[in-house]
Amino acid sequence: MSEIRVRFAPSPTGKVHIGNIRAAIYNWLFARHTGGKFLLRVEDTDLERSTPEAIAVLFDCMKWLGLDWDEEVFYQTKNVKRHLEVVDQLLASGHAYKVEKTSRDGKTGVVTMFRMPKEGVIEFDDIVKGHMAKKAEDIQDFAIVRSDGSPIFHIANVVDDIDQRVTHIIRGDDHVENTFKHICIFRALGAEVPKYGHLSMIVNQQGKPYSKRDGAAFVGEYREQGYLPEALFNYLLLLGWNPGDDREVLTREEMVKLFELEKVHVTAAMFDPKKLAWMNGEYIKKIPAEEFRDLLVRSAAAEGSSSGSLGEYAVSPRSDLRSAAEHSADKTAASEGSSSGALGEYAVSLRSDLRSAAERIAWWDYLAAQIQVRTKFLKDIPAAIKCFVSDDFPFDEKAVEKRLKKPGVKELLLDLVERFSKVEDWTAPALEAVVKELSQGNGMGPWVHPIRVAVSGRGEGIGLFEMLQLLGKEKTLARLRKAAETLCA
RNA sequence: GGCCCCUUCGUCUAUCGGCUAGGACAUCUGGUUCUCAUCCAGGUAAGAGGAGUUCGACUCUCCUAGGGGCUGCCA
Repeated sequence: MSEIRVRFAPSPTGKVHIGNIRAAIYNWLFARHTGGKFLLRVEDTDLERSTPEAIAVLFDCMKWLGLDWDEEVFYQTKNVKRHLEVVDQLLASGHAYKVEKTSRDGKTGVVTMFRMPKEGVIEFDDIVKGHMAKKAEDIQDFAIVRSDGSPIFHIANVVDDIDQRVTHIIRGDDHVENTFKHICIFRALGAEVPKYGHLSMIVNQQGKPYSKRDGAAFVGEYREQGYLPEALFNYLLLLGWNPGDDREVLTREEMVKLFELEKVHVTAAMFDPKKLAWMNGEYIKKIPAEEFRDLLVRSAAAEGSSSGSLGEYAVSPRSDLRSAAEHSADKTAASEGSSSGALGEYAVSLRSDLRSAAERIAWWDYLAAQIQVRTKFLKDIPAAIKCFVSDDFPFDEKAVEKRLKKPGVKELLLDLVERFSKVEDWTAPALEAVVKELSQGNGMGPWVHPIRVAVSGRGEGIGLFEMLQLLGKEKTLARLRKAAETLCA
């Protein structure tokens, strides 16, 4: 029994489509589940588009999602000589012939055609779609070498699969028709025909293949928008497969253990950004507390620097995870490394009164705990923590209009400054007690909303009293005063 | 046009002839609450249509309709 070998064979274009990466995910899972090999073949024959940069983007996306491959990367361009040798073989055996043709754009030249059998039925058992059959007469001869002498996809693909000893070809649905042709090439060459599994497409609301016109269609975009690779991976996996019970959020180990190609669905699946967003929130909640805290610290540091910060930490600290197993190893390494230099010793720019490292870390932990449950996307973090790390935070105009530009608010804020300045024990419960007393059980809204906007610039965010505690007495009083004087009507 | 494939709530899906058709997302209602979230409780919502096989069909067969793919010197 020979080992299972599958491959992911994208042509690098500079962007990796989600449908394409889902094929990679299924291949990877199939290999890991069966203990086989997952190979990467770069079909870089389009010299115009297959630049080193485009290839780097491909590797990047795969690394980001933890799709590690076995053996060396196979570059299709390096195998052109072999492709042509095989074509000669086919020519000699009568399975191919040369003919003068005129292409669509009017160029005339001699191309090499593969000669299809003229009778019989070509059939195969697709692992996901079941038995497939097609009459040979329904398929026309097709070109395998261009008039400029370069091999065409069909022959290159088959020869590479033979050379890489691929046993299972798991690829997109759009290749089913090609499969009938490719099987004929394998046979003409006397090679063993691999097993096939064709994956349905990811479609938009109209049922058409999901494209960039329908939203974010490329892996890089999800990365930039602050999605966690685990969430994208998990969501894409669920789009056409499920473990057979009600579990949806799965660990990488569970996926590897439970994945079965036979259970992958035949029908096209509609991409639902809302469910992906939900899943991302689930994964964000699952980030270990210290890790999330360090994410905030890093984000704050990036905000401080002049460079565009988002891209920097959108590459989340977990981005270099390769497999679930390595993940935990990476995590400890990351937190050990990060607690020193990179995180600026957890400085809290607004709270110079926090002297010890322990105090500062506790401050960040408290903030992180409040932020974490409210975060759906990593990219929302900078705005959420801005008012805690800088005095230069933006004021939301609508919130200011609604909460501060009302008669009486100025007096209300100044009165609060009075009262808060008497508070010795600057903690959330103590502060809440002050406002509770003012409201006399009639709801704290009239006080809470103006305070929130005054100290944070926004109408939403973490609990108000927790917010004040984090800001500290000095900052809170200063901001309330400033808002009363400059922003109120 | 020809060939191939598909069809359960709005969406992703469970069901391998017994179904009061289950779950998740979304949505709605209520609770918690200082906002936004989280969390908790509950609701609305599905088997494309038609024949057949069967005691019984969402599950099997056929037809129709609808959808998708392919039909290149693209991959």
